[in-house]
Amino acid sequence: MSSPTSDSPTQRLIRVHDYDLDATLASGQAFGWTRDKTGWIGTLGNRWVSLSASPGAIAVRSTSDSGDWAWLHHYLQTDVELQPILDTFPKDTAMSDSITACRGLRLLRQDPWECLASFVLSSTKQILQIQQICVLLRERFGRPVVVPEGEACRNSFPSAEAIAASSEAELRACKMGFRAPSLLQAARAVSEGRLVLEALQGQTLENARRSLCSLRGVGPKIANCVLLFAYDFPGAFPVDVWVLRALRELYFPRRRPSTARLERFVMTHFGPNAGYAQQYLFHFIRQREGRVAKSDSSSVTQPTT
DNA sequence: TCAGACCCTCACAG
DNA sequence: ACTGTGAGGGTCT
Repeated sequence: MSSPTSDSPTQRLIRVHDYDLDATLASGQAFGWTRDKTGWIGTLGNRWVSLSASPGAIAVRSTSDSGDWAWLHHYLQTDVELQPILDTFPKDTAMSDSITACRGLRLLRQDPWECLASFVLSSTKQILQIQQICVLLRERFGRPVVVPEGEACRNSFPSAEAIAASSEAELRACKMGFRAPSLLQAARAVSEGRLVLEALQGQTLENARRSLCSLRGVGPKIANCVLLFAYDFPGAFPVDVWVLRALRELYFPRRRPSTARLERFVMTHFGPNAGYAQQYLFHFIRQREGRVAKSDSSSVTQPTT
């Protein structure tokens, strides 16, 4: 299969402040980026994009030909000032340790459908496995994007329509197991207009979450991930096993709080940007447990002694 | 509230 | 190297 190519990608330098691109793209909120020697390669919509961090800036290469880069600023949220958000975090040792460890960690603003589909696939899966499933989905149901000469061909993330037109067996062949019927139903709901993803932003957090949770395979955790990573719902607070571990260890070391108690605690303790705080906690505890993928130089195979 | 089931893959013992 | 075992960013019943 041949893919369209363009010989001269456009380039751009985005000035940023307090922005750790590597931590952000590796923090498990988006699953479509792959590392190469200099940075990250992925697609946004039907555009091929390469990003790499440099001091005070993000270097971009893309096949987008218009001079308008608003789509990329929006995705990366580069116009968001980080410090005012950090200032709203609770002043406790857990959060200040997290801030120290994760300085520059950001929330992206992803495409709602891609985000929903990815997180439907995430249940009891490791990040690496979710990435692998997404690669297969792109290969089999996505469409080739224009790629600079010399770069490997790459597909866009498949639309809800493309997934809806597939069969459960085809989806299972992408190694997603029991998540296949859930993804298929979500794709049908979206493509048939029973779930209007664009309408969620106008709703309250509770109603938007209820809409998402009506989908099979989408519970509170996944719904909160979608609302936090693809929309402007800064109060959405996904609690997964890692965050649960962090909360218990850092805030309730002696007792074992019930789910309801914990829920009340996160709603009141973390403030208006609770979701942002959650991402810092998540990244902090994973980093401490050594679960964050290091950049290629340090992840080369260690010699066995 | 509470396990157990659900698919499948990788890491990690032996 | 090769095979067996367990658990992995949940959700549903």
